[in-house]
Formats: sequence, structure tokens, C-alpha cells
Amino acid sequence: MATAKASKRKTVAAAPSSVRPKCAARPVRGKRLARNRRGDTGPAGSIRARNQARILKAAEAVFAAKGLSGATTAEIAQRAGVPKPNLHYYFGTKQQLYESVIRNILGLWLGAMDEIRPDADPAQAIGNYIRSKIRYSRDWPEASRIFAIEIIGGGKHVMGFLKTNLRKLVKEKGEAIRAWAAAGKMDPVDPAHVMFMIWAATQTYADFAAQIGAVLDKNPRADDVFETATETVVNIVLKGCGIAR
Amino acid sequence: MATAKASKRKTVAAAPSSVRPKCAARPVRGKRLARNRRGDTGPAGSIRARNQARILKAAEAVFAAKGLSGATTAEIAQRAGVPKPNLHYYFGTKQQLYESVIRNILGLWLGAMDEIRPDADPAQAIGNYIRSKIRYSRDWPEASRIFAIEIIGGGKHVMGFLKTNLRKLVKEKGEAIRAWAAAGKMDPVDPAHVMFMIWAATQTYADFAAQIGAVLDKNPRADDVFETATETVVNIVLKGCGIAR
DNA sequence: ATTACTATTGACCGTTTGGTCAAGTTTTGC
DNA sequence: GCAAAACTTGACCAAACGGTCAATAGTAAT
Repeated sequence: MATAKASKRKTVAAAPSSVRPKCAARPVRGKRLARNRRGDTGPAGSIRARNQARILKAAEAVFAAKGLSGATTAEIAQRAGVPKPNLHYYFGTKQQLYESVIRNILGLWLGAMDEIRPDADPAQAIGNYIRSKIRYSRDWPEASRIFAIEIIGGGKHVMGFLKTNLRKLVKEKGEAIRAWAAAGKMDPVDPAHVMFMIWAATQTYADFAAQIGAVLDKNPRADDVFETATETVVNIVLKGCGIAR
Repeated sequence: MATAKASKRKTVAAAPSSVRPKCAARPVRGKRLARNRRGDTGPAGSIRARNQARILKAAEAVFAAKGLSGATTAEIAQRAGVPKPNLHYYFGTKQQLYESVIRNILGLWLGAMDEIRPDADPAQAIGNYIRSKIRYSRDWPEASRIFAIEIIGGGKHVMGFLKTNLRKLVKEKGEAIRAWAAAGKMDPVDPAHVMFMIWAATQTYADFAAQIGAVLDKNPRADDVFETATETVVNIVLKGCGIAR
């Protein structure tokens, strides 16, 4: 389809002599042609929305496997089924595309945290939080991997998020945990480190899937792996924190 | 020093006209000049050993921060304080240098596992294992990060290690854990998943140091962070597995 | 001192890569 | 139905990169 259409268009720079007049009258360069990125969402751009989604999805896969520097725009474009300039048309530079992908991911991070509230039962709250984090590792492993690579590399694209949103969240949820401990519902653990432990233990099923699959000699995405994983992590964390059920 | 010596050597290709005779009589190409990489160790090559160590150390730092594809040979060479061709002289290609770095890291991995033996006391054995893994995360965070990036990317350079050495190790140590459970010394947990959890919870202090530092608003390498981390992880895992102390 | 080997390095090269451009087509608003 | 805006894309480029080479310098054994 695309090829058929493309064949109609004739190339113009096919002058056999390789002189090329070097574009004497370049467009002013500075006005920048006002890259038309409009309000981003909105019904007026269904083509825009569709293509952006395709490109973002492809970019997610490639960034997850190879990181920012290892990913090539050509591979992302091919995976998305669009020519490379199209990608730049929608997202500007590779950096900006990466930042768009990261922004998507951070939204999901915060959502899962809502489970933990001081008025809830700790076994329910923390248990459900762990379950949802492991489910998330199974269903969106690529998001987790991109985040992991980003943090390992120093996290400079997410430092703002970490120092504001996430820090605040840890403080809030930490208060809940401290309140539970004060009420004798659990041991007086260090809330932040417990959260680090939960994050690590749950995200490892996305980030280190290759290792887990190799060691278990199983498909790491198999249901029984995730069931045993969930059970193990929930049991150890709850019992380890002295939370009765 | 190096510069002073270099200034003595005169360039030879500085013919002002840019013709360059194109090296008509190239050395046969095929005999390959027998890249002299000797037995690798040995006292006869103290220069070799020193330079290889410098380069490996620099490579470790750069690979840990940027991964295989993000690292440039120029940056590694600069960090090592040697010119780029020197790096190729000792290690061949970037790939091969990377594999050398990886090989170094895998050695450390196995060493730390020796702690776990069936005849030991589980609280001691597992507790010490966790302590040594966290210490390792503090002292060699770069090794952990390289390993993490490698696994996230699919682990193709370490798959052999994972499917043989590590799988065997997990099976062996798993037997020990099962034996402890059978003897009533701990709960009947799934050994492999407990190990995954321990690895995740300990390595996170190397791999995710940037996140931990940002959330805690502290230097993530500070002693008190590591002490609280160790205490938290040891307590939760031991208690969570029903191991009395 | 001669020889043989090891180590050092400036200059270079082919390829890959992110990004641009201008000419084209399609869609939208009126 | 037409003009403006949005979208598409082959061809291209400069910079960066991994890697090579041949000339040179240092070192050790005889």
C-alpha cells in the first residue's frame, strides 16, 4: 500500500552529476518552521494519536531491550512501520521520544501506590500492593525495564520525579506503616527500606526475567511462576513484618 | 611524560597534498600479524598486567553507567589514560573487552554463595549471605550494575553461566533450604523464589542507588543507609521464612 | 651491541547514526 | 471545491564511532 503510493512520487534529486547546487536559498533557519506539534490530544488529530501510539509502543520495546543509547531511530521506525522522518515529525529528537516514553511509565508507577492507606488493614493493603506490582511486572515488563535502565544510568531524566512525587509518596505511605506499628498491628520496621524491598522483589520478575527463566528452565512469564512468586513475596513480607492475617 | 616522549616522534603521513599513496604494498593480510596476546598472566608481562587492569577498571565504570552500546571506546581509553589503539592492542574489540569485564564479575557472584550449607544454622547461613551480598552492593556497585544491564538486555553474554553454574547452584542451595524446612527449622518456602527475593533486595542497593538516594535525600552509600538496609532485609527474610534466631 | 619481541600512538578509514530537507500527498475547515 | 494545514517520505548530510595501520619507542635475552 505505502509502496504502491510511493512509486507514484518521483524523486527529484536524481541529477546524474553529483554536483547538487547545495541549496543556495535555504529557508531562513531560525524561524524553525514552527514544528507543528499541536495540543497533543484532542479529536482533531486521530491520525496523530494513532501514529504517536504506534511509535511510542515501538520505542518502548526497543528502549527496554537496548536502553537510550543502544536504541536506533531506524529500528524504532521500522518496528512502528513508519519511515524514520515520520518519527522525527511527531517526536522531534530521540531524546524527546525517550522522555515521552518515560513520562508514560511514571504515570503507572504512582497509580499502583494508592492501595496503601492508614485506615486499611495492613495485611490487605500491603498484600494487594505486592500483588498488583507483580501483576504489573508480568503485564508491562518493558516499562519496568526502561525505568531500571534509566535508574542504573543515574536517573537524570527522572530525578525530578524521584525527588518530589516519589519522595512525598514514600513519606506519606511511611506514615501509614508507622501508624500500623504504633497500633501494634505490625513490627516497627523501617518503612522506606521495606518499600525498597517490595519494589525490588516485585520488579525483579520483569527486569531479571531472563535470569529467572534460565535458572528455573521455564518460561518466566508462565502463570505458575507468577503465582509462586506472588505467594512467596506476599508471605515473606507480611510475616517478616509481623503482620497477622 | 607520555606527551614529552610523543613529541619526539615525528609524524610521517604529513604530506601537505592529500594524495596518500594508498599503501600499495600492504602486508599480506591473512597472516594477520599474529596478534601477540600471550598467556595473559605471568611475571614476564608486568606492563601488560598493569595496563590491562587499568583498562578493565575504566571499562567497568563506563559500562556500568552506559551499558555496552552506550559506552564508547574513546571514553574508556581516556578514563584509563591510554590512547585508544592501546585498548584494542590489549583487548581486541569492544565486545571482547566487555566479555572480559563480564567474566570478572561472574567470578564474584559465585564466591558469595558459599555461605549456604545444609549443615549450617539457617539463621547464620542466610543472614550472613544477605549481609555479604549487601556489602558487595556497597563495595562493587558497578559490577552489579553491569550485570543488571546485561540481564535486562536479555543476558545473551551470560546465558551459559546462568543455565549451568547458577542453575546448579540454585538447585544445590535449594536442597539445603528444603532440608532445613523438613527438619522444622524454617517454613516450607519455595527456595528459588526466596533466592530471587534475596538477590533483588540486596542488589537494589547497588542498581537503584540513585533512586534510594533521591527518596531518602541522603548519600545512598552512607553507612547508616547500609546498616538499616542490612537489618531490615535480614530481619524480614529470616522472620518471613520462619527461621528462629 | 644486536636481535627479537613487546608496547605506544597519530593519522586515518568505512560505516552507522541522529537528524534534516524539500517536494509531495492527504485531510480538514469553510 | 478550494485553500490551508497536517502528514508522508526518498534522499541526503555531518558527526561520531569502532577499528586499523605502520612507524616508532622501549625492554629483555644473548
